[in-house]
Amino acid sequence: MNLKQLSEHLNLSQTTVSRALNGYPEVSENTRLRVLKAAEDLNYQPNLRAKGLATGRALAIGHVIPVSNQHEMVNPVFGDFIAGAGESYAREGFDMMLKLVPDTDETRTYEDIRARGAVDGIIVHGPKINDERIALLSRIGLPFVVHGRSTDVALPYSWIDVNNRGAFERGTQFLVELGHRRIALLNGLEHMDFAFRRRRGYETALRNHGISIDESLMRSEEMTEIYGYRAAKEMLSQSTRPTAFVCSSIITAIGVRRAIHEAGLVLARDVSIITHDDALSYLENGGDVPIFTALRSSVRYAGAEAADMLLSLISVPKNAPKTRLLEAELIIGRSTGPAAN
Amino acid sequence: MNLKQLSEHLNLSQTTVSRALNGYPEVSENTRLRVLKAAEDLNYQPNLRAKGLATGRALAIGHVIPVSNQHEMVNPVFGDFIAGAGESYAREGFDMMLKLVPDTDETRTYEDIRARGAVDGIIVHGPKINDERIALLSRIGLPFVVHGRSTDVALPYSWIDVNNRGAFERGTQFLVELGHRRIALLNGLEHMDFAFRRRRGYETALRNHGISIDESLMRSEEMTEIYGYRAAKEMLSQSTRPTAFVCSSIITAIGVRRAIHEAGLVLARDVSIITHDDALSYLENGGDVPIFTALRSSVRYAGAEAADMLLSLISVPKNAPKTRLLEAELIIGRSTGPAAN
DNA sequence: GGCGAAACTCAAAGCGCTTTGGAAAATACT
DNA sequence: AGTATTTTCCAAAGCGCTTTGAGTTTCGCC
Repeated sequence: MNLKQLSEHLNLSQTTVSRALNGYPEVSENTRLRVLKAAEDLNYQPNLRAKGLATGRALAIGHVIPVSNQHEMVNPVFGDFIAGAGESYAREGFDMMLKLVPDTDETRTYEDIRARGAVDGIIVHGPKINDERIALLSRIGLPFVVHGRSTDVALPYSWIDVNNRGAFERGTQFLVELGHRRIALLNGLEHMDFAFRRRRGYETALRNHGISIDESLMRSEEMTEIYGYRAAKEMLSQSTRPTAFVCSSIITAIGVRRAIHEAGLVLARDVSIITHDDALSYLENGGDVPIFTALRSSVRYAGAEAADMLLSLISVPKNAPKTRLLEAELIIGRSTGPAAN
Repeated sequence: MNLKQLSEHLNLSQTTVSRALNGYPEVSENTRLRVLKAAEDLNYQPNLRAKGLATGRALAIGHVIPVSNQHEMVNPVFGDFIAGAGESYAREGFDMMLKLVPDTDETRTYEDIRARGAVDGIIVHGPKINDERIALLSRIGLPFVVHGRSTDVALPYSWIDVNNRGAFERGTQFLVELGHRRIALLNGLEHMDFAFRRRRGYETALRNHGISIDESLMRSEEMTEIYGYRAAKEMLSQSTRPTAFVCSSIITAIGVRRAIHEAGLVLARDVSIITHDDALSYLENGGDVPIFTALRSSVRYAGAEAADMLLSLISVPKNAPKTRLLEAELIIGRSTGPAAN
């Protein structure tokens, strides 16, 4: 069933039917109703490709996920982010396009996306420090919103981010106030902007309290469970072991907890953990009292906000870039306690 | 830069340029090279919508994720599945389209997808027992591959699945052979086909060894960490507590481990865990000796295979449905030991 | 040199939609 | 009634590509 058939069926021109369907005022209410009813009955759906070709819009949003060649993995927060964004897209009739690109030929990819015209805008995931994609996208004029920010990028651009620096400063300070002095940082990959900021927050808090920064207590890796486990295991076996860990992901925190148990230590009593918590749906840090003391910020919410931001950017292209800084909530759970000694 | 401009630039007709670009034989090698070079230099990319309209193909695959209204969550295996599939798509020049649909109006959604013509085929995620989507998709003639199977569906259809029943039978038997008699099952939602099969496998193993099936040792829920924790906590507090747990997800298993610890028990010595392991990249069940004894099957591999299957189905439409049953590997980790008493 | 076949190239139609520029019909105004 | 407006509808062009059907060159061969 296409427009032509539908219009023949109704004894109307394609023009009129199209207008009736798309809510243009040049058609009487009677005919509009008649058309709508027929479309419903005959289960007519406009062909998206044809519509896109005619209007120059794709009615689709692209999500470009950088896949690091070394550790071929998709960030686990992605599912929740998408779930948030998906609702907004569905509401506005947009489709969601996914593109996993090896972080080697990113530049090329974005140009291709633009040229092929398959999307009206994109969400940029996993921004690095001084991420060149931002300048590229601005140049080629494809609307975009960054999930995160990019330190050292001077151009204005749209983003939504958590206050990573502030959160980690606050979390670290919380530990310091509990008496901890040897505080380890298990960060994500520090060429990623979020991890870089978190480190700065951590260092700031230490400095503010006159605690010297000890490189041997800092790690930066892909945030897996096993990373948390191995790093913690190693650190805990040192003569002067840390009394607390700051983790960049609840998954890493779980690994740390495993190492603590294995070392015969007790969480919160002997060793404390504070972690960033993206509020992932299947790793709810909940119950009456949260498992982990955490800096919580819903990535799902961020997804929804990013989507809305991008859609509004697309509908009014000349709008100035929008930005949105979310604050992480410090929630006290059962993984922290006063420093042991 | 579009075809017209490119052809004018080359002093050739659009026909010739198009043929040169798409590898048709009617164009001399010289002109083809000339065209290819120019396209490269001018960074020409054909407009996907126009191409799709002309060819009737969308060059895109849809992934339809059912989002249960109750627990608005995206299955965590999804990221890894996508990562596997994405590579195949990229290789063949296909895009990946994501659609999250509330499991209420699924039928409608698939018809719309078909009518709008935005994809050439779809991957069906999360099949339920007797899933009506399969009949629907067969009827409307949209190529599809199911990730999983659907018990009670009589029609032939293409799928790729793990031998869930066999895996859980084997895993449960493994525990029985270690002397366990009170074995709990923390399953996924049992209207989902995979969970239903796992339960059958579990029950078969018990029956084979003359162990009666105890409903109070069985749970069926969304596979979160907190579910594992709560269920295990409750069961472990019973007078005759289980000595082993069979889990449907490594995330749930982590919750069970937490409950075991909290109860002052020791994993493997007092209580054993065996779990299904999708080999999620950020929850690697690895190290020299795996943490959990597990039934492992890479969901990433399944994604890649599903994608290849679907692409071949699309390229040769009259092909009979393909099916592929993957066997899960039983890997022995540090979460199982002989029954305590 | 002339002929048929092979190699190469092109103009134009068509994919299904939107939208421009009018025309026809209905209504309002003098 | 006659004109000016408004309302309602339509034919046709155009979005950027593929593909049909046909035309023009070139080549091989007697």
